[in-house]
Amino acid sequence: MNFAFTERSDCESCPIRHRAICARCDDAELDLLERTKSYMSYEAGQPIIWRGDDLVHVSSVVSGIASLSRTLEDGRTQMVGLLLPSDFIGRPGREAVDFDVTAITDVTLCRFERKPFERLVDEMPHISQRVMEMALDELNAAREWMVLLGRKTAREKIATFIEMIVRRDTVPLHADIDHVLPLTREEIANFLGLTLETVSRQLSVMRKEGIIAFKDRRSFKIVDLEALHQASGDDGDGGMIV
Amino acid sequence: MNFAFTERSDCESCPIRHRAICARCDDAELDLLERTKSYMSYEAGQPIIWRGDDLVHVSSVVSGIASLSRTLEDGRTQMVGLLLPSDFIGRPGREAVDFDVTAITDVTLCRFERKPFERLVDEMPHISQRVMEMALDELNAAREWMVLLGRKTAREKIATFIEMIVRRDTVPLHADIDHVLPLTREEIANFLGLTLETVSRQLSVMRKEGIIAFKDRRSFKIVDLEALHQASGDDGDGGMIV
DNA sequence: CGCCCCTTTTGATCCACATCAAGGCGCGCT
DNA sequence: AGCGCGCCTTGATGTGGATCAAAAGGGGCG
Repeated sequence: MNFAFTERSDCESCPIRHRAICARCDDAELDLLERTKSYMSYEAGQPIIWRGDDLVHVSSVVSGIASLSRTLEDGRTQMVGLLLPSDFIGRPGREAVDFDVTAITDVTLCRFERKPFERLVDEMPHISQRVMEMALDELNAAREWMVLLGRKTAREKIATFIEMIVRRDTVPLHADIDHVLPLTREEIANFLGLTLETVSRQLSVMRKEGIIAFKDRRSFKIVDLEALHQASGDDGDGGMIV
Repeated sequence: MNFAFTERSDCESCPIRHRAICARCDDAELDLLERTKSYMSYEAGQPIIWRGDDLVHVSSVVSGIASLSRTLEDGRTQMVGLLLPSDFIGRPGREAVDFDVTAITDVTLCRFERKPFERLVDEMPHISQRVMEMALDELNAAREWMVLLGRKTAREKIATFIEMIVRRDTVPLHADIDHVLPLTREEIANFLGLTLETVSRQLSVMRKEGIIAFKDRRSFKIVDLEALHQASGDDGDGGMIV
């Protein structure tokens, strides 16, 4: 947000320079990308691409948050991913998008036309390596989320979600920071496979139990990190039951 | 299955030659792979790798079916993927596995030691291209499954699952073929985020409704393909509501 | 053939979460 | 200040699927 998006912004000073698909690129490669990129912004709530749309551009999220979701005929919606700065939208070698992409906050994308981009990818292993790495990470995250959707209780889902948020913006390890829910209750519900009422109720329960404390509807602190983790159902990592 | 797994089987005659990670390799590249590969077999029910295990080998499923799953401390299990012939196990650039891999039927793998394999991948774009493509396909499938787990009813889940099975072994378009459920009721339940009782009940319902007909517990025919698709909840593809 | 074991079906009951419904709070706009 | 509108909370009720329980196929094996 505190990054000036002039049409010809320098990749060097880009906030996602070291995490996005260009992370491994050297200066020469960056030049090539810089020549074909363009920025595009969307206001909160705006659709970015609809399922089935022609995939004219592929892009990286530079700032803001977008969602990847699917809506069934009768309106039931499931979010299948959150797109944060450095995340990639679109896939090389595919003509259309399979999910809806929507701006949740104001969003700025760094875009490339797909066709020329595909050629670049073929020529620049530094990009394809990074795209593959990111795809594999996403795949892992998606599978982790499948466990949540298929087997966790409402309470566990909420706890896991909050832990995710907290882990995201915890740079200095578990300091007593204020965190912000980037989503409305309804969006959280669509992310967790719940209703907004259940989300609200479970948040209230955890507040009353003294696990979290809200400053307002969106921002909160962790009061009892241990209890939060306990509630998430994630443990038994390595098993260690002998 | 009708493929002789001598230690030095010829890649040329391999049943997954044109779909696995080696799909795009030329003869020279195939030679290189052939030199380092080895076969490994597992009996139905045997674990192949446990979550957290050192990822010594990466492999492709040559024959049989394996599952990728996660079990929570209290025993709740969610399958996050089915591994069919040509599917890949393990990921380059990661030390450990994040899910349990289990042989569902007898399984034969074509294995490579991870370290040397990673070097190969770096040198052979034909492999990394294919690995990326397969990872992106998996990612799409995983997200599709997230919609099922998060938002579909038991009936829709079952219908979607059966459609998947049918689509798998339908080469001649919707002929009146016998299909086989490759999983027990419990495994289906773990795949769909249900209990085995619910799976059994929903299958009974669809049988009574004349949508499917069972020859025995595992093999069945589709009686009413249209109704099956109707029940899956998958539609509104392009939307077209104007 | 008969027994045991495992998978599956079916029935009865329960409960977590959905659904339906009614306010409450904060914010922008006039 | 007062109003309207989104978002959120909380309460009352309903229900789909889980859980508990029992019995019905098979299939392998002595």
